[in-house]
This record gives sequence, structure tokens and C-alpha cells, in this order.
Amino acid sequence: MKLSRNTNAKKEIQQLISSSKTALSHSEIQKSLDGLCDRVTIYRVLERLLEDGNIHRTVTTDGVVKYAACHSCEIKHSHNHIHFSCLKCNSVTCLDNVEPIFKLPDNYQVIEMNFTLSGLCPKCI
Amino acid sequence: MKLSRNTNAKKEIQQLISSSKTALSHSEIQKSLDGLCDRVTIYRVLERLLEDGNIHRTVTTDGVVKYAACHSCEIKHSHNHIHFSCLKCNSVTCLDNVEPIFKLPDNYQVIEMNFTLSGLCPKCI
DNA sequence: TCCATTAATGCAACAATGTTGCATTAAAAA
DNA sequence: TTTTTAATGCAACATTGTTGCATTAATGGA
Repeated sequence: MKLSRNTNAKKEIQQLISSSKTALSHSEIQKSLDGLCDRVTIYRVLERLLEDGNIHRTVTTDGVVKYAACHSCEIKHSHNHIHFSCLKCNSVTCLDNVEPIFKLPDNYQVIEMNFTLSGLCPKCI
Repeated sequence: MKLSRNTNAKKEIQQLISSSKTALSHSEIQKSLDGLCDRVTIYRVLERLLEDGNIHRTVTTDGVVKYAACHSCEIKHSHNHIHFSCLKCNSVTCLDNVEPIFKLPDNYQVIEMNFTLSGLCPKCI
């Protein structure tokens, strides 16, 4: 893997995602950064942070890609958890400790999973 | 609900989705129809077919929206099943009979679920 | 069969999202 | 300090999805 440089944009974006309770979309990040760097740079930084395993991504039921840092997996970084997407306030939250159980037919090799539930979050219920 | 008219575009698109083993994206449908109708019409027809409950939609891990008809839920139309997205051939398949089990914290009200596994399908393994 | 209603369509224009090429800047290591 | 090259900014473009409006045509009733 290529060397990763500790740039301003990268620091800010990582910081933003890490300190957010909910997963953030590219456009939300862009708004927060308020001109700190170019749109394209945000895409590239996100790509890099993903590669480095510092963040992970989810897709909401309506196709919006969101980025989040795990809070409860300091030791072993596992992304096989459920995300909850609130239809009212649009927040996406990691349900870090919920692990779904399912039985797959043979001959499928799973590499990644994306499990998103939509509905109303505790705040909006 | 408004009356649904049985138009050419609607028939073709429904037919296309119903006869496909894998879920189809808007662009895939557009290619198949080969100029039968406008891009916008396809969006609107898909919207209508969703409303009418004739098809359902999933989002792949990389944010591509796909449409599918259920094959094994003639009686009770339930969409709470897993979709498998092959990273090699890009096909998205409904695993109609796999129902995931999970235990959610209180105070979450689930309305919809989207559960997609990515990896290699039997053909590509 | 003809007519009235209005769902559906096509087209143009737009908005949002994501990608690529290239010259320039600036971290990190020597 | 100098060298290397990851990262950036900018322009241009591609893709995806949305909206308004005039026109077309499916459907039900006369």
C-alpha cells in the first residue's frame, strides 16, 4: 500500500467522521468543511480513508452513500453490523453490537455485507 | 390510489423485470428497451410499479439502485429477504428464502430493510 | 362507437453526484 | 536542503435523478 500523508484535509475529514454520532454523506461533509478543500479532494480523501480501514461506508435505502467510523471496535475492526437509517431525521447510526444471523445457501462466498434498517430512530419515535 | 393504465412502456418494463433472474438497474433497463421510451418515462414507470407493489428495489453496496420482482412470494409479498451482489459479474440476486434473525435495541421502529451481501456468486466462485 | 377525463409520455432544462486528466503543491524521507 | 511522489485544485466531463409543461392515448361512460 502506498504511503499515506498526513494532510490537512485528511485530518479534518477523519476528525469530522470520528466525532460524529451518525454516518455522514459526501455532501454533509462538504457543508461542514465549508470550503476547506475541493469537492474532488473530499472524494479522494474518503477513498483513501476507506483503503486504510479508518472508516467504513454504508448505503441508505435510497442509495445515499454514508461514511462512518466504528466506535466499539478498537481492537478488531469488524464492519459486519447493522446500520439504522431514520426516515424522519435522515440520520444513519451504527448499531455496533447487533450481529445478524442468517443461513446462506452453499456456493456463495461473502466478502462484504451491508445491512440497513430504515424506520424511526429513538429520537423521532 | 390513482388508476394504473396498461401502457406499452409499463408492460415491457414489468415483463423485463419479471423475466430476469437478477435485479436490474435503471440503465440496464434502458439498454434493454433500446429506445422504446424516454429515460424519464422509465423512472416514472419504475416508481409506479413500486407503488403498486409489483416490484421492489434494492441498493447495492456501491449505491446502485436495482429493481426486481419476487418469484417466491406470490401469496404474501414480503421483501424482507437478502440480496446477493456479485462483485465479479455484477449480478444482484434475491435470496428469497433466507430470512435474517437479529435482535434490535428498544426504541427503534423498523419500516423497511435492505440487506445486501457482496462477494462471489455460485457462477463466479 | 364516440367522447370526456386524466394517466402517461416526450422533451427540454436542470440539479446532484461521481470521475478523470493534468499541472502544481507540499508531506516525508534521504 | 533536496528529492520523491502523495495529495491537491481546477476544469471538464459522465452519470443519475428530478421537474415543468404541452401533447398523447388508455379507460370508462354516454
